[in-house]
Amino acid sequence: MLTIGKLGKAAGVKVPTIRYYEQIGLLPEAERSAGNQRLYGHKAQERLAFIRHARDLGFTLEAIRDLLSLSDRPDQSCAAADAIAKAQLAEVESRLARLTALKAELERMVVQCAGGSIADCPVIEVLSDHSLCATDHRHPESEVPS
Amino acid sequence: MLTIGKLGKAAGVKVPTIRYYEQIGLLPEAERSAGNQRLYGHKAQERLAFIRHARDLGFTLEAIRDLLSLSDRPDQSCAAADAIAKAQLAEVESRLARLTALKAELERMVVQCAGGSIADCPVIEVLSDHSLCATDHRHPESEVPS
DNA sequence: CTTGAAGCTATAGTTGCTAGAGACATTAGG
DNA sequence: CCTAATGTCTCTAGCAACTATAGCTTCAAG
Ligand SMILES: [Zn+2]
Ligand SMILES: [Zn+2]
Ligand SMILES: [Zn+2]
Ligand SMILES: [Zn+2]
Repeated sequence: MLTIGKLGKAAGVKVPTIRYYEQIGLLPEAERSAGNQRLYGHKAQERLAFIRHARDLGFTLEAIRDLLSLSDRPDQSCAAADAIAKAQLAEVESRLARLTALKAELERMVVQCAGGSIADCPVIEVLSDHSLCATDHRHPESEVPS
Repeated sequence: MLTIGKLGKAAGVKVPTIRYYEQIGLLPEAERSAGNQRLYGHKAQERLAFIRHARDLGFTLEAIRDLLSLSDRPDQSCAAADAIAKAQLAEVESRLARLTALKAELERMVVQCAGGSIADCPVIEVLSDHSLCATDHRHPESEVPS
């Protein structure tokens, strides 16, 4: 049995984050020692590692909640899990597209600046006027159907 | 003089957002009509367009605050503004790198799944065990959706 | 036995908005 | 001119996903 600190170190998750996950029901309530401290076994360790890895891959806590409850029913079809992963891939691809456009505009800005005064700085100029941009980088309203 | 609604439409910013910007001091307190409604002139319109564009390029409100106060002193050197833009470019590049790795892992996951049961699903398997990943996509920093 | 690290609960703060309630102002139609 | 429909006002609370603080208690090492 691990204390919360050891568990956190083992999984690469900060202690308050573990307590937060318990609070929102992503982790079950931990067993307690005689002195009321949380104790974790192997199962909790695996569950936390799963959460951590999914967070690292950009899944939201809501998606992780669904993935966890799916993984608790191993004999069912994995279609729902795959759909969540595909939605996450689509989300990542759309962010990637947007960031690529942003990078291009920011590069244009900083390259054009010759280091003069603010009045002539292309950085300030471009920020004041989107029509000076080469691409349409504006924030799209993203929606994810369920 | 524009009312807050017209200004919002003109700049592509929602009304509560404009009030929020005023509240945090990013926009100056607006003039008021006889009936206590906010009224905006050309200068406010430009300032809001600047903010909107910088937000679209991913700058934080803190960075925008600095950029705005720099642009109010046109005869000074633009070095500070350029530094902010360069930092933003670096931030975007680092997010881009991370998202590229994420995309690769997510693609591997969804491609490998043949559509069986959860017990054999590569999606769940990979999420349970980072050593099945091809890249080291982990990064304790900066998972901020833009 | 004492000290310092680690744990506990509870609350509030972060970023950049967005949503609601309930009241007042303005505008268009009849 | 009256009314109904918007628009605007202030204020408060909520969203994700934590992080930080305060003021305790418990545990492990020396
Ligand atoms: Zn410059
Ligand atoms: Zn632009
Ligand atoms: Zn599958
Ligand atoms: Zn991995």
